[in-house]
Amino acid sequence: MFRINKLTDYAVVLLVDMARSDRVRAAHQIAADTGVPVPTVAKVMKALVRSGLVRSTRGAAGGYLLARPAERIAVADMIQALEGPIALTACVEDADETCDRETFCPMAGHWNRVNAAVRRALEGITLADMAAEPASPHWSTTAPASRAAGGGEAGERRVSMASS
Amino acid sequence: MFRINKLTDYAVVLLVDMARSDRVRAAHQIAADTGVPVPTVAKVMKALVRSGLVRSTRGAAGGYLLARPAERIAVADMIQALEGPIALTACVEDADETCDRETFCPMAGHWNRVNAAVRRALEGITLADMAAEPASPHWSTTAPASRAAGGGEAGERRVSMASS
DNA sequence: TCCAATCGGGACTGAATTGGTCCCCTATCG
DNA sequence: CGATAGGGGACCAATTCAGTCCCGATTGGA
Ligand code: SF4
Ligand code: SF4
Repeated sequence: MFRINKLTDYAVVLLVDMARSDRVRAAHQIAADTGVPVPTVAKVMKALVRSGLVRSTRGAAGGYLLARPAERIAVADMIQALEGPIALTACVEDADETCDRETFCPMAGHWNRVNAAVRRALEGITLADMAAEPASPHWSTTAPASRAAGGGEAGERRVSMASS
Repeated sequence: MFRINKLTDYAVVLLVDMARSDRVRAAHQIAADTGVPVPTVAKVMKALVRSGLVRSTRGAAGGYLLARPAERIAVADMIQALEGPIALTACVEDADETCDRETFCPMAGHWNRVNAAVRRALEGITLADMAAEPASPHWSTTAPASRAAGGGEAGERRVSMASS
């Protein structure tokens, strides 16, 4: 059903929680704070640390903290942290697998384009956006009629240009 | 790894093949023509017919044919045909499941936004685009640096505005 | 100097999903 | 009427996923 992994989902939940209160907190604390079971939090955090989205401190009084401001963490980053490179199919450029059909498949590299479009969409939304308090209950799913409106909206875009 | 179903992949392959030669062809013929195993083709076609992307003719000399011009079939349609509504998470508006955490989840409806962005990207590419002969090998996957470039590109857009 | 608190890496298992195959019924053409 | 197609759905093997657990490494503080 074109679903992201549940673990990835949790990752985002945790990240959002971290973005809202940037204090160093231990895994079990974050767990208690979000309702996500402890072992799962631990597992997710490991992945997040490994991919550099979260900074960890070991030893007593240790814990986790976002590695960079929420505005600079895109949804794409979170997904990639948990699921590896975004690759809709095996024949897409940066997939680490290959399809045996790849040589004579009638659609050559056309998936790359789709893949790129999706990734771009995912790069346009940041953790900051996800962590924002409701406010405008505006993002209905049912096409906002803006489709093909020629407008400048590009798969969402926002503060993300807070360059380094 | 944020992968679409293999069956969905096949669906697109078959659709592309159909788009290129719009003759009524039987499943086994399409199979032979694309290299996809017959039973799989059959299965995929059923789904495509059920969701109205493909028209079928039964009886001898029967077969399949695109239900509408390739320009009016978006990648999103193909995915939805095989995998049901596009719903990145269970809490997204048009998911047919629900997450028990949904009530007190810190991120309320924020996934809707991501979901919408992805869907929009997927709606902006049509079967015609996928079926096009190579020509411009231009859609590299490695981020086009355009991120936050304020440009007008919106997850691809094209002929798709051929309204209903 | 130790102890207790934390993270890090990875193995392991049960459950769920997916991919692929098959069978039988219905429809249509010649 | 018979051969050729599709339609619906059951079915099973294989893979993937989610969730848990364990043990070693690190560090602050008693
Ligand atoms: S090469 Fe063809 S069959 Fe293989 S993953 Fe790409 S599109 Fe799918
Ligand atoms: S409600 Fe929260 S936990 Fe449930 S699917 Fe949505 S984001 Fe994930």
